[in-house]
Amino acid sequence: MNIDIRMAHLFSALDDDQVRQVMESSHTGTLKDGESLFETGDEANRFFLVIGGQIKLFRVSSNGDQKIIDIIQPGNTFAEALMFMEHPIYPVSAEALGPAKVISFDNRRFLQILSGSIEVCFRIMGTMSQRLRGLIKEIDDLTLQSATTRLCALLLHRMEDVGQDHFTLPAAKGVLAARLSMKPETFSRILQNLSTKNILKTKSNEIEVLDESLLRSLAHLESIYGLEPEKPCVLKGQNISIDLN
Amino acid sequence: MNIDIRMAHLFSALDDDQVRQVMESSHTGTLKDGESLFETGDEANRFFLVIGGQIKLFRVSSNGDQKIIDIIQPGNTFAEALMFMEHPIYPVSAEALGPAKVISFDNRRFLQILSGSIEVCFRIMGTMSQRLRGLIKEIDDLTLQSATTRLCALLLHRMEDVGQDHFTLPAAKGVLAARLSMKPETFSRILQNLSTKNILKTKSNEIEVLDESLLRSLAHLESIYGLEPEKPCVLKGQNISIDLN
DNA sequence: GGGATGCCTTGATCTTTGTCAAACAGAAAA
DNA sequence: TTTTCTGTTTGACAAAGATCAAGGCATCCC
Repeated sequence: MNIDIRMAHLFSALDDDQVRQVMESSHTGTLKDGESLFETGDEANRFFLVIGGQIKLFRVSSNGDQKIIDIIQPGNTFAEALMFMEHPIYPVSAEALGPAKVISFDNRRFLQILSGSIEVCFRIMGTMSQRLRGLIKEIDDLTLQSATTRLCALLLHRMEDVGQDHFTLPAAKGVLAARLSMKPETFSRILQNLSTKNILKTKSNEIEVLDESLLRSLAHLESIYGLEPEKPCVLKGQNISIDLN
Repeated sequence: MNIDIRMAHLFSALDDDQVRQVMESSHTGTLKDGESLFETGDEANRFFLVIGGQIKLFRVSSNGDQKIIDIIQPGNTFAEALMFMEHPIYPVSAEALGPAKVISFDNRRFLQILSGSIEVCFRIMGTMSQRLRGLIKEIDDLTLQSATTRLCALLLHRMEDVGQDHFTLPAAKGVLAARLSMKPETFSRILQNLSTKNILKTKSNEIEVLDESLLRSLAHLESIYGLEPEKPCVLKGQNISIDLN
């Protein structure tokens, strides 16, 4: 297997020699569906690059609920930010969502390389900066937006990624529900509700968006990014009463 | 006014000459209560160090609610992570909570210094890493914990900071409520509830904790950090039924 | 002192989401 | 084909918080 880790943003500034050094400390692993990579509270001496499948990062509450913090896609690294802490401890658990393949790297080794390359440092800082922004957005969603809003926003993003109004959900419904911090039942009901309102059609994991602009207004994406003047939102929650006049 | 910015973790690795350079691009400002520093969506060319008072970072939802993301205390920097983005835009709004004093710094100038000092880079990465961890913890709290749990956790932290079971709330109740993502009414009711249960006494903004261990179990701090085996939590929500046998 | 003003509290009620339990569907195994 | 399994849907219900409206209690200012 010959993978160029420079496909990952984090490593993209490394020269051949540095790549060799990093790879020396690396370890490639294959994970079965549901197999655990590490758990919340484990000592964090390594960070990871996903090269196949998906890895889910999550936390578990005292009553057993799990909240998915992120789903890492191939080509992306995770847990690299911990490298800079004195006593690095994973703040989340990680396990494979379906079969997956990851490479892990030794923190100490990578720090050595880092200390020799400002460019790589900047690269990392950029990555971390983006992650920070993403988390703030997430907090925003969780506190300021309703379940319906969050689901609509996810559908719109998916739609834009695919570039079509007809697409497949990027994961099982239950998984998406956990990602959006809601119960599968709620997820299901919202979809059904949107269906009833003729905003979309659903057939198992296939979604067809019928009314994009309505969907968009339910997701009020404008205000999330603060690009539009805040406007009072008439449509709210699940009890959408839409007037098509 | 002669402030050594090295009190801030971010700057602590700078030598005299670097401090001088940074200060050249700096600008000190005084803010009145409620005065705005920047708003969500503004172009982010500068970052800040609080040297007096408090700065609140928040986002506003489409229906006017505001969620406080963080309250920055003197000696701390904020918005420095944006420096590494191509098109830096503040993801939150910032305004003074009471009269406050801040120093702002030019991103570009600081990046220049950064590019000459690996040590400062590492310092920044450490700061960002901690912030990431804090945000993950926050998401955890918001999705996996109840309002009561969050409030109890805040009280305990405050108590540990002060080192006494008798202390003053670190801000107005309404502000704390927004910080914890709940309505002032809910905040009030929870406090009253804890009072009724003889867990604490409250007199305006003074809190006296009567039963720390009970408070701690309501906050279930153990499970948040994953240090303890997960145990089913019997006490939940606001309707606390405690058996003192 | 006496308003006014700005929090904070309290009560009644409503909404959103979660819970529990059962039915259902589709895919894989037998 | 039937069985089994897992994930999804549906319905009735409960609970945590939000909302609305009113009252209380400070402080500031004239």
